[in-house]
Amino acid sequence: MARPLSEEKREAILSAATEAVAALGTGAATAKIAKAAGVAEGTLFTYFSTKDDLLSALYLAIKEDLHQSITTEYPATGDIRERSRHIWDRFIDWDLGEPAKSKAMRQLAVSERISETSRRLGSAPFRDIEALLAESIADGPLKEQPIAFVGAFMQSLTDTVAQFIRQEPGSRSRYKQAGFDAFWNAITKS
Amino acid sequence: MARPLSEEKREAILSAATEAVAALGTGAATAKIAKAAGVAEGTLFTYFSTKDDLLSALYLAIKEDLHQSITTEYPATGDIRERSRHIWDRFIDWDLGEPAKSKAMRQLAVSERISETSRRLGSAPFRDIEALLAESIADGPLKEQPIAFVGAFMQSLTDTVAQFIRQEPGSRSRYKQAGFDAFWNAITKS
Amino acid sequence: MARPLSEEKREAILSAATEAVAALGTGAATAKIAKAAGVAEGTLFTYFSTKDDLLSALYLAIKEDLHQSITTEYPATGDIRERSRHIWDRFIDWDLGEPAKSKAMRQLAVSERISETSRRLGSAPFRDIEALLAESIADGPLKEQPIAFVGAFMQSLTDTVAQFIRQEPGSRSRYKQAGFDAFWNAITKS
Amino acid sequence: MARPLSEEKREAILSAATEAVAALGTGAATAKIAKAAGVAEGTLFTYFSTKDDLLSALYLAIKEDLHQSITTEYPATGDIRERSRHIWDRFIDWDLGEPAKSKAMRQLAVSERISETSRRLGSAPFRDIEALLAESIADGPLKEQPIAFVGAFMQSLTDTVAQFIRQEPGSRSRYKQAGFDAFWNAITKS
DNA sequence: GATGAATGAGAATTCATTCAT
DNA sequence: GATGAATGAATTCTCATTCAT
Repeated sequence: MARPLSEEKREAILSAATEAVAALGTGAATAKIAKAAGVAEGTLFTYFSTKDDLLSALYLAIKEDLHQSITTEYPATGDIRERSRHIWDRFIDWDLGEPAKSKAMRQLAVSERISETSRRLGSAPFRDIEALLAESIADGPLKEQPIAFVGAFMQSLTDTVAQFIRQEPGSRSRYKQAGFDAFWNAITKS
Repeated sequence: MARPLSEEKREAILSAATEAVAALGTGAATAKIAKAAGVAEGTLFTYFSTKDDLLSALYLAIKEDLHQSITTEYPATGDIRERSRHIWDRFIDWDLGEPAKSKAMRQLAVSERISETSRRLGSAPFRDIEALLAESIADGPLKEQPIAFVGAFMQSLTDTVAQFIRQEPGSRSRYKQAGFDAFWNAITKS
Repeated sequence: MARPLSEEKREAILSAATEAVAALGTGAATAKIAKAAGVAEGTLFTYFSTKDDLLSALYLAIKEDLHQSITTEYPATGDIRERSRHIWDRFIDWDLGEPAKSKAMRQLAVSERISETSRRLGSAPFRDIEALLAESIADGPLKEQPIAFVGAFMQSLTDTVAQFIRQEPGSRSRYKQAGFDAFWNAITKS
Repeated sequence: MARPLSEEKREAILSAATEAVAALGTGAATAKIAKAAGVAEGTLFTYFSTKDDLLSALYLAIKEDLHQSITTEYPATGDIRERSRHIWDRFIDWDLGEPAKSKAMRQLAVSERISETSRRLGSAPFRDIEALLAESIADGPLKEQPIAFVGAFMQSLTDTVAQFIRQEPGSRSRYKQAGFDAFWNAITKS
């Protein structure tokens, strides 16, 4: 191979795609993405053979980024509640700190262009978080449900919290705290 | 008047749009929608002057349908928990009973093509449900939060529950029950 | 016949068409014209069976209006130069006084949609003006040419004069005078 | 560069547009123009980003062609009258020799789609011809008028002459001669 | 590998005309 | 006769993808 694919370009494309999808939905033109990434229209297709490919790769990349962001600096010590709260905060902080990524993710999550396979791949890393939650629900109303259900509960709630904070940034810690208390009640109270 | 606009046609278009948007996202072609509705391509535009107009009208129509479906046969008697449970069930039943509508709504909810005005109009009818929830949170962790926040919590959770039921239809009542217990804990436990 | 065609409506349509063609060219939509005329879209077609029909009728109506405007108050007395100057001024005054009509006429004059027949019909009334000019050219360089040629000379020059006056309204009389002197030289000097 | 824009294609498009606009007016379909030019419908838009762009470019190209055709082989020697006659003849010969271009120009000249900027750009090259005319009018009735006015006089008259020659081709030199004599009278006689 | 011109199948909309009311 | 909804062909422009350079 004369010249290997450049990791830098691949990332520039994914980054441009994030912004474009966040702003325009999955209908964003590949030409626009390529231009924003500083590569030629055709180059995009040597990195991602179709647009669906690009969208799937973007989906996975964002999911990974979210997961990484959540598990980084994960407190090994502390009781379950504290560790859960850490995760809870991280979800919300990522959403607020990465508005383009979270907006793009919301678009991709409902897109018909992401294959079931990609969806499964994308949620795989989150098993560890579910493992944490599994400990907490032992006495709660969700104890008989799959842990993925509990994970989904958490995600949908952090999404909602982030949405309200975005509209009312001054109440960030109040929403985070109240939301977490409610969530913790939800899964632990009997 | 030569021929009045036909309410029937308008509804056929909205109905065809529901299916199309559910299946293909907001990128669904107006020509396809018109054809499915049994009208000429041009006719669609005598009922909705632009595609964005159609999508906004669709958004409102689905929101209204959901609201109506939820509040119909609302039990005047019964304690708050029972009445809340009624609403909870209705949300989920509508989602499962109207898969095209709920899928289309998920697309429209993240679309850049629905104006802020339409969004406000669409959520207005749900104030009555929030009023109900307001009573329940008096002693819970969300008591200091806007009731809209509680309403959003409920909606995101019923969404999640419906999603799991769709994958595992046999466990419908189990998911509904467990989900509601969790939700009720969330907002009422101190 | 139950109800005869209304002359009033016919004229409202022609008037609306004048404005529309002046502003948008012959591509102006019949629906827009009908609306501006205060009649229904379909009504336009009971007065003019096709759009081309309407445009031809408009062409003739404007030509007639111009002709009438020019020959009204025509001075029976006075020498040829004075009478020619009268015509000259009238051409220019009409152009400036009826900007929509003159603009529409310029569009129609180059349109492929006006039949040769209509063109002939439209220029027929101007034979009387040519008759006047015929007297003046006896000693000039155009004496061997068809009088229609001289008439065309005059029209193209008054058009040009009006155009410059429109850009520089303060110099109206200067342009009219200088233009006429040049025109008179053109056809009379040997 | 992958493949440079082809000057050949650009010109094929402009040439096809000339024919189409001459025959059908500015309403000529871009698809038809592209086909006649031997390129794909989309290709037209890589050369001219909108139809208005194409029409403006066409306007400028034709104006330039006319100017070039007029000034080529311009006689450096000879008195003013002879040199003016050269220009006069060239105007008419171009009009007759390039029927599509001149017809298209007549359409574009009255089109609402050509910006004021393009019009200014298009007439700029003709300043040199006006300079020539400036010398001739010193003793004539137009001596106090802007030279652009004299230039416009000349153009409107050559237009008219060409129109008559087109209907009566056998009298070409007669019309040219008589027309020029009249024009020369117009601007030089006192 | 990188580039961007070329492609043609759609896409949303417009519009002259028809015809049921 | 008047109305305006209905029609579908035609229009301009977009876009994912290919491929010559």
